[in-house]
Amino acid sequence: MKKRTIPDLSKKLAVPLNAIASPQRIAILLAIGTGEACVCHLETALGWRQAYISQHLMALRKADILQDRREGRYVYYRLKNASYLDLITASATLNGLSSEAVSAVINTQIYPACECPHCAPVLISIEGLKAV
Amino acid sequence: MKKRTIPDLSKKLAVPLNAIASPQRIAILLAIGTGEACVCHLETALGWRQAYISQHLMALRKADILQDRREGRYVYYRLKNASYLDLITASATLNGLSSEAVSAVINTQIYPACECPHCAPVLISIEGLKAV
DNA sequence: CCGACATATTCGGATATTTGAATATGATAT
DNA sequence: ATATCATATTCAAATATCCGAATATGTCGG
Repeated sequence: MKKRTIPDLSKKLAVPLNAIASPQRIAILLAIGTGEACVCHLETALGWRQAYISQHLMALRKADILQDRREGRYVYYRLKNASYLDLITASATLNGLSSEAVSAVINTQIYPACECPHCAPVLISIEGLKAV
Repeated sequence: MKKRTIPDLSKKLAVPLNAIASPQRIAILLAIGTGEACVCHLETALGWRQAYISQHLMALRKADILQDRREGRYVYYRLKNASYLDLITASATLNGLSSEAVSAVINTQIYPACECPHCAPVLISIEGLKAV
């Protein structure tokens, strides 16, 4: 095994932690959860401006935490490794919060106000039925 | 259970992560490990100036991650919760490093060059024997 | 090609963090 | 009381991060 000094190793270890350790980026990771989310879904879920969200998504992409997949006009984001959510849950526990408090928000939810392809398909098919 | 928005919860979750997410503070936590370390030990272990280490120790104390215990002239630091090390190990795994790479440095070691009460007592007793 | 929509990027000022230098505090021995 | 050693704190300059505004890119329908 390669010999490493503590400061040397720590520099590497800090990279993913640093990318995650911001309220905004944790919020994004939770909103994506174990599923997938497009930017417009995150806009609804978090209530932030699009450009602002994109900036943080860019940071998470650069840190190799998120992967993106384009589908038509939409870009869907997904965690490269679901264990990032465990890291966040562990942080919750260390903060005196229950892991349930995290899992309660962790999954991608459907927002009535959101018209993204994940939230809105039901409404669209009702429109389709009316047309028949 | 209290209802929480994701941004709201995330703000809390970021606090401990933020306190840890720096190469210097990770290094300190690893050097302390599951045991105890005085500042002079950390000076040897990490090769940094005393005042610099103290500054980071102060940050970790304020974040409620470390506790200190004075014994004469020495102040010994200890993790309030060993799970912080698990968090660091988890980050290593997510970074493609083996958890062994972390555990290899995680325990408080004895440094021949260190004269702190934890590293030097053996040398002192040899000196004592010579005197007899 | 054009317009509309989803998303990305760039830029810059405000704000926060980092880190070296100087200095302060607290404990022990003489 | 003073010197010395271990540690803590303060300050300020350099540097990095945050975040709003403006703008660019990429995709689709017409």
